[in-house]
Amino acid sequence: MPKTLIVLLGPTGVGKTDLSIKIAQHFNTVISSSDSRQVYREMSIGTAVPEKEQLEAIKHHFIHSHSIHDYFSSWECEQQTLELLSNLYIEKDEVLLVGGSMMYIDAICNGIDEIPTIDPELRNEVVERTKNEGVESLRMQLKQLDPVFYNQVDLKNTKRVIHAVEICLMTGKPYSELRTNTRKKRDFNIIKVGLNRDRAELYERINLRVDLMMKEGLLKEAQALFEYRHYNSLNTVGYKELFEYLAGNISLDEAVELIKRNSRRYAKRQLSWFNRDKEIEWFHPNQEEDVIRYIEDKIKKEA
RNA sequence: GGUACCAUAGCUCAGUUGGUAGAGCAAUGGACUGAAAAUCCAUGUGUCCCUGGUUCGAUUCCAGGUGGUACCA
Repeated sequence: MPKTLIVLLGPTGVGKTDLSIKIAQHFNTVISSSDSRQVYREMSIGTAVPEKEQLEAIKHHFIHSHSIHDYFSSWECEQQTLELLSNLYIEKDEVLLVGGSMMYIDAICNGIDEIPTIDPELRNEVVERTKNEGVESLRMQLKQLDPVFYNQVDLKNTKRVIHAVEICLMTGKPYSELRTNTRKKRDFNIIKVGLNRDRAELYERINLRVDLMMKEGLLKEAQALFEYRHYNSLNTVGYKELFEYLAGNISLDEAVELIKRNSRRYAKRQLSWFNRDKEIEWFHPNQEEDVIRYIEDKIKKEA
């Protein structure tokens, strides 16, 4: 029996969680999350983790499974999810992947190249040097270390330039040599279901959800994490804006408005990424039966 | 009811000594291979409230209307 990974994706706030429970129940299976922030157990309200009842109804993996103090990235996500899947497929024919983190989904479905994890000290050094000597100096270094990638990279995107330099220094090889851009073949079938709704409606939902998060105590949650605000995992919509408020830089009202705006922009970026993927079949979140029928047909065809 | 002021982008407003307009915010499109809820790039949005008048030409000046705000009754 061929194994199937059902991927349920879509922009933040579209309604993935509610539908995912129904799909998981229908296929009598479990959920593996591909959400880069819900993995952290220190964050709940601001990342819109599934409700307690939902977590009890269906077994979820990669929700609150890691700490903000751990290192977690697309690579870990790929490795750990694949390992989990190989275990789950002993018993199950279908597993449901749910989340909106574009690169995590991509890593699980297509894989990413093997590149060593950057030593934190090296990263710190490169970041500091960029601050002191300027981005141009870093660009020149990249040109020298890896002229091929220098010509490909968006030179204005400092983060990418830094990363490329780090990898060159770390491996002693040009970054471009490690970038094979090949799609890894998976031993399971993948069915991608995208959820979307009218833009105005999506934004309205996002705005309302932020107000709800504030009522549920997001500020308190952010307060507790304030001392770790420099962590990458806390460079997160819903938290970074409240850190600005807590630091006294903006008012609470401004922070809430910014959370709404940044969530909207995030949703837009997600759609921009997903729209490129022609394998995705799109549905409105209330088309529960259509989604299930589509998945079942697809499973039959590929069997 | 009277008087004054205002009416320009989704919002807040600027501006045109008369030649059909621009800022901020919001928004829109895109890129993306171990920091990705990150990071980066690009782009404007218009019956200038309506109807007349003056004028070669009115969003701009004039009159009337409509709506809003303030004050007086």
